[in-house]
Amino acid sequence: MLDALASSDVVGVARRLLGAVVTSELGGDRVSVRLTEVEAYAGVGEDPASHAHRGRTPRNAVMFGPPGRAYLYFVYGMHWCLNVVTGSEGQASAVLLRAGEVVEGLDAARSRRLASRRDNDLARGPACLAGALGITSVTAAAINGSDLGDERSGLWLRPGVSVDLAAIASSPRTGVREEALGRPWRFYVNGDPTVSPYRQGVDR
DNA sequence: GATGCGATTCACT
DNA sequence: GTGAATCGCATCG
Repeated sequence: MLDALASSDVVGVARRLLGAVVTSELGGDRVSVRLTEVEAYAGVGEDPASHAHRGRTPRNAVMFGPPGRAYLYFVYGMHWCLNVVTGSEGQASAVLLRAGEVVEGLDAARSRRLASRRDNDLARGPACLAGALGITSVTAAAINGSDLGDERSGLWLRPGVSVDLAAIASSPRTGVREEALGRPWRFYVNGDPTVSPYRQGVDR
């Protein structure tokens, strides 16, 4: 699994990540999520929608490191998003984990999310996924850059039931504009109830 | 040093 | 369908 992350084909890696399982032991409770929705982001100069597009900064430094690491970032002043670094060191591509199905630790996931949420919504959306896994402003700093192949990190990734290629659908990525429309790099399990609703990017 | 905006979500209309 | 909440980063002066 983690060997596959070293591929320079970030789009192929993204597709293969569907069905993989992310497990967290942050905060003491174990929660696992089977991925149903991801997005691919390429590296420097290749992909205007990527955080790495403008080169290395302190924030995105993890993307430039070795594959298989967790890249966490904070958006909109309140949300965390979890990425898996892919490609060889220096390539700076990554896959954003957008949604999944909670397959272990339902009670812990429920307690971290609004009680009114339905189980299918517990990890539906990138910030929800991170929240269900116990990623907060407290835990994020420790997890950012950690090795997803090592259980001692408290957050790790393992192969799950692979998803049939025929069941994988694609669309443009969420929230990004014109440049990205030619790159339908959002991949999801067609018809799965845990996939987040698609929102198109808007011009401002 | 100041400013604008973003790979979002929830509550409300 | 739309707006509020909220903050770090990149950009510009």
